[in-house]
Amino acid sequence: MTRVLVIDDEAPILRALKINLTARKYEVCTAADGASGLAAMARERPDVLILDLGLPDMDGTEVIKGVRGWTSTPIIVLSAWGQESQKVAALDAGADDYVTKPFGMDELLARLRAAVRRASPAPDEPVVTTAEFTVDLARKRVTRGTADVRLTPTEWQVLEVLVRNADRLVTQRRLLAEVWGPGYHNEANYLRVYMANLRRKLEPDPSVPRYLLTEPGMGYRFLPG
Amino acid sequence: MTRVLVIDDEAPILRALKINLTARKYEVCTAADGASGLAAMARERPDVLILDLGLPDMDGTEVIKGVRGWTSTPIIVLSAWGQESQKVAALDAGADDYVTKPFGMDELLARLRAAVRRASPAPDEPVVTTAEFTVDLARKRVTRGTADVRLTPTEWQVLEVLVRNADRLVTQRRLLAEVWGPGYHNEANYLRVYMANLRRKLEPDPSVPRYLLTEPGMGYRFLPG
DNA sequence: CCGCGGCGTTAAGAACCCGTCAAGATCGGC
DNA sequence: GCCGATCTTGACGGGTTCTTAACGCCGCGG
Repeated sequence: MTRVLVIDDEAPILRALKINLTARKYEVCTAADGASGLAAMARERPDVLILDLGLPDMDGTEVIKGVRGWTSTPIIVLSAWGQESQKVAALDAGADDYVTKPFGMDELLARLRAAVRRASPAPDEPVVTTAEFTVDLARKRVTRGTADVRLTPTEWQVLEVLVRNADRLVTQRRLLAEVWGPGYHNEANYLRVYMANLRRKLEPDPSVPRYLLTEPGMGYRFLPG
Repeated sequence: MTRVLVIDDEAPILRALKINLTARKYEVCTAADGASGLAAMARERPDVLILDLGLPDMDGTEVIKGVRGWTSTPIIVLSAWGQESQKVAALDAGADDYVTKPFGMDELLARLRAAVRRASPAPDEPVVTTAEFTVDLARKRVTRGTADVRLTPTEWQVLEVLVRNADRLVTQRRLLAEVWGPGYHNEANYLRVYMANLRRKLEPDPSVPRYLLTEPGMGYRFLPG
């Protein structure tokens, strides 16, 4: 089920969106200003963000930049009929689409579908194999030899980020942001624990990692083959 | 350079777009109807498609479906003020964005940038090679001959600044500011230590630098090739 | 000939990072 | 409401990295 976060300070619009989206089988959560919106973004991890630019506490482009600082989740901007320059600024700040009020609900839903469609499908190579184990991104399964390996949700998230960036170095900052959310930049502790768990479950010799490497001071790297 | 294909049957709009896009350093090609548009799409392989729905020979959604059959190139649809249902149909057929005429050129350009940005999530970072070693900025990796070279975080940061400014002189002031932060302008000591480390790890003869050169009194310079 | 400033080299202690373990705290299913 | 699984948090030892200072070399100008 697709999860949508709506940030808007006008109660009627908020309510209308919530009703319509829920009826269309979206999971909706809401926030009424920029600050709590950014917090909700980190907490809820929606698949799409619908953002009204006319917020009481922050400039809309600031919210966009705040979100774009750590995730590429699609952003659809709503705004009152108005300045062309605002559109340009929002889009260049990293928004994906821009809808002018008043808007038709059908149009918004169509743009929402388009945004989700663009964001989700990356069925390039859902299966990554090493000599020791196999990771199936689509099925969220890890196989080692003949048997399945049981991973906890957090273990899986960490592994997924590393595998999707195979061969590249992933900084601790980025790992923490993608798995736990921004604001956990200092909890490098978590990474040590979960890397240890993953190595125990996946490495032939956990004390001498061959696939899940540490780059001291920088981050971690998954090495296939 | 980004390549754009515009499919539109109204000569004035076609001309206006061509002039504006060319001025913005896009490479533009055009087609005046659906059939030749699809042909141009296959022949020219543009990075973005701008498609007017009011074509004489085909329904717009048919063109979209024709394109979507074999490529996920971003599609921005133009259309006369009109039916909401047309928007929905176009977006659901696979269009990425929808702009209603009359539109502001600035807005269209911003939406164009947004579409291109989304489509190319891999801003390829260069790989710099010398006869002795290879620096891969994206993977944060240095290879010498067949083996990887292990760099500490600070060593990597210094090398990265130099490589990103290959062939150019980088002042000590700037190196210190970018790696250690401003306020370290006087700690030229650090540079000597880390340049020595890098040379020991990368140069064939560390005492006679060939790639990491000192410009006495000024700074350092990385010389590829 | 000598002093001086910039540079390269080296070494040692301090600071930091990582892997490991284990004890709460929390969550979710029954 | 109970119980197991999972997540958070703190502490420790061993290793690495950073910082800092001292020393020697070289070219230059006095």
